[in-house]
Amino acid sequence: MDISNLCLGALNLCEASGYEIKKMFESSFSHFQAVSFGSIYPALAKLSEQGLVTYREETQEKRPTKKVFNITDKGRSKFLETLTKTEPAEQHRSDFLLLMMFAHLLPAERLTEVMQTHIDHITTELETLRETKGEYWELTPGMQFTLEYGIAAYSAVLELMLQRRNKLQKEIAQGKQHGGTP
Amino acid sequence: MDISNLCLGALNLCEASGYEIKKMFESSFSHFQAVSFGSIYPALAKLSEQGLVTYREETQEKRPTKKVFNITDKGRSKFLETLTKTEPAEQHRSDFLLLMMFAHLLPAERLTEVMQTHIDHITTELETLRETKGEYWELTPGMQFTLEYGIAAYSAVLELMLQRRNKLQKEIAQGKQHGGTP
DNA sequence: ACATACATGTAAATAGTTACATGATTTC
DNA sequence: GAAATCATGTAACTATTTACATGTATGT
Repeated sequence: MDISNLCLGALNLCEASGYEIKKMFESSFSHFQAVSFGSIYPALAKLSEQGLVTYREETQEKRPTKKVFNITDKGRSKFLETLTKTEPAEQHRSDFLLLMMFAHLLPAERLTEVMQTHIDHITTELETLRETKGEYWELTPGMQFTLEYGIAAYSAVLELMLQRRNKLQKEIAQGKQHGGTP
Repeated sequence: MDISNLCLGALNLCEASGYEIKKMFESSFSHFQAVSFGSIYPALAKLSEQGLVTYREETQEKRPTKKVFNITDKGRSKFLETLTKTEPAEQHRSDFLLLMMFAHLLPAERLTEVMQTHIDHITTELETLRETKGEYWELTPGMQFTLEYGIAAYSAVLELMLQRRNKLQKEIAQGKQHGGTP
């Protein structure tokens, strides 16, 4: 699924501007989907050309004018088709785990710092997920599920990290004393 | 961290061919890092040009000739520098969770299928992670940690899915009966 | 007979990121 | 006075994926 279809999905829930779509994913669904202006605005422009969305310009007091997008029937049926065709693929790339792979090459303070940064990151993400409530868009049961999914995963790895942190550092210190495998 | 540095890291553990580097990540570390031939071979060629790795051609009986790469001192120091500079960033994109967000739009059988596919996928990944042992390359404490990290995360979400599966389907069925929020 | 493992490589296409440009308003 | 929020957009760049090309050996 690309950013175009993500926009269609968001607009299927309720009308919104590009800025609002980005905010929605950034605040509550960033644990499984990144969004940036550089991808969202061109996507909406293309969708508009293809007649899958329409928009009106809404002038606001003391705020810049915004384009409020609405999904069309054509857009809706295209999105439903995408939902039946998309395979539930996963892709995860973690520089944190890549660094951890080579933990034995890191200076002790650097390893501590890397782990602490990640712990802080997960803690923040967990708070965000726990606090998420529906706003102008309604929280569907499926969205609720994705939040719980994120909470389950993050809680588990946070617990692991707090448990294993010291053990790992000791293992590495010992490995360095003995000088590794000959 | 890009594929070039990933290759340097792998070669810092032990000499290997491009094919072997790919196999290593594919089999045991695919839960946080994807690798493909199309990225690995050009990366190794560039590293060789830059003098960060060397290689010898090893002719084999009944197997194609392979290029066995070794990291140079220059490569090693470049990799260590990368390790101190790389930020522990995370990025996850899940078409599974994206589909789940719109679970209420999916036909019941399709939802069941999507969830089952994902459960199967996680189950397979868990088996792989649990079975991973060091081969020609040694399992560092850090690698062991990344395996446990994956096991913790996958176990938690698998449990959640088995628990929540029926509940979610009921919630959606009810939502459809009532006709959503007015 | 067909697929998979072994082994290397290229080239086009894609998709997305990053940085830039602009500008009012509000909060610290 | 600086930074963040609101709001839209472009363009260059980068990294990677996908598909193709080639060929032997082994397993089902």
